[in-house]
Amino acid sequence: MKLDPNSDLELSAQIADAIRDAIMSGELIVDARLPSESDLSELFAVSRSTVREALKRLAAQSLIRTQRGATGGAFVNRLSYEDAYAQQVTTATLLVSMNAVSFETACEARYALERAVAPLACTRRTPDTLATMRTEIFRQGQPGLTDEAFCASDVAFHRALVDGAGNPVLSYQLAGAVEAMQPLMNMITFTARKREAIIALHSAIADAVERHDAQAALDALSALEAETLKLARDVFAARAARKG
Amino acid sequence: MKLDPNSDLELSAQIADAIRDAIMSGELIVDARLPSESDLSELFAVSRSTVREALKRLAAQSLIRTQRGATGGAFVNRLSYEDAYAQQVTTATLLVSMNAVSFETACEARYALERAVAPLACTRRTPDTLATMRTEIFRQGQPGLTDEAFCASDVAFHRALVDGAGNPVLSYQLAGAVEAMQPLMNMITFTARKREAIIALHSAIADAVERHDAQAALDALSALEAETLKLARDVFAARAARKG
DNA sequence: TGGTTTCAATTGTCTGACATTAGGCGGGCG
DNA sequence: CGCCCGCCTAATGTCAGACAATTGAAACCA
Repeated sequence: MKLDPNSDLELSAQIADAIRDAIMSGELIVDARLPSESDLSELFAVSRSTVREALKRLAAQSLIRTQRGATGGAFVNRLSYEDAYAQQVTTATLLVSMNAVSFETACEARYALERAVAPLACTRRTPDTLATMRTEIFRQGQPGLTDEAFCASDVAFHRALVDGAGNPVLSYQLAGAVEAMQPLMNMITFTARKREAIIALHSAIADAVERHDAQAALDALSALEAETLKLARDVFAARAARKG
Repeated sequence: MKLDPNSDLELSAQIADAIRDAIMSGELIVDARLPSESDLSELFAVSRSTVREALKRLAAQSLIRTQRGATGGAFVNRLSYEDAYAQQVTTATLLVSMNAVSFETACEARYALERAVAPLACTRRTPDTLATMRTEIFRQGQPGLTDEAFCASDVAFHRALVDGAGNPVLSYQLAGAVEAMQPLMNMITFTARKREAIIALHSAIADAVERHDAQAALDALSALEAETLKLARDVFAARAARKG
């Protein structure tokens, strides 16, 4: 692991890259202990501060964890689904909010992905999956629920559907798509009538999943996508009218 | 923005979280300049090193960029698709390699997601999409191609399909699924006969996309998934036999 | 006016110190 | 003998101060 003196990257970035490469290539395996900060600073011929900045970069990506004390140090972290999930949500949310992604584009992506997992969920759903879906549907029907709580329950419902597919890689991938939509959805006001329509479609999805009916699930999802789009367009149109 | 003195998190992590929250809540908008490191160290009542470690954490997630010089500083970065794409690939690759995700699981996820975008690609594909697909198919048929180059071309082919859907959010989401498979695919030896079968299916996909035939594209993708799975199983079985 | 120099602000890096933590070791004591 | 307590040590966490490098802007001069 050597540094390129011609690179215009900061030293801490170069060191982080070098260690990241070592991890991704398998040279450093999970739970392996990195040399101490002092050793690394000698190894790369830089100061300890620079090494520390490099390690913080890696820690921010959950690639390493650090532990204090005599037997402590920096260890290669096993990237958990939870960690990946959290990063995915952060990244997707910012990507959508900072790049003026249209509601249509985000919505299309989300439902396309959900339709991808629906058939699997219909095959593999557990009683637990169904119970969660039913619970969230019930919650969505409670009177006095705020729009934000309604959206949160909506996300929970869809997460249950995704997790029902029983494929952790898919769950991780879909996390971003589903959760990144939440800020956009939160801009919408859900009247009682609109909620009813959504709840009916949620029920249709739950029913389809329960009886292993993939086609019905796909149809209900497509209907929900159309409903969501219509809803958003109405809200945005009304807002534009009020402004103009 | 205040720190919680009761938290057991490191100060640099707390500061990074505080700034990240400010960015995600919209309090700090794109291209906004953060206070200088000295100002931040006063603001949070910590040393400059600690502030720097916090900023490096954010830089590692592409949330900020820094610039030296008189008018320099740390600026909120617009998260580009490229940045998000790169992070996504890193995370997905590590997730798969570190968690002993089976070939079956990864394969299932990848093809489920690809089937989600295929109908959109059939609708929106451009001449460019088709040209890239055909080019990669041609490349895959070249004699003397190494297994690695064959895999790389395979990835390029599938990326073209995904990008053909014309939805950048979907492209970003699928990046991880497609690219994370590459290390797994690289473990496979592709004989001439196996390559022929794959190339034929790629051609079937390209043809279907060209004539806007979503169903044919879905069928070809499913066939490709089955072929890939069979291929992997044969290789792993052969390896197990050689060992045992 | 236009080019050049100087300046000042800011990040990047280094050094050395001390604080904090936590496991290991050994000794004292029941 | 076994358990508990305190010391030691190695490591990370934090701090303070210094200097180097960079870069835009202001001041200056021809």
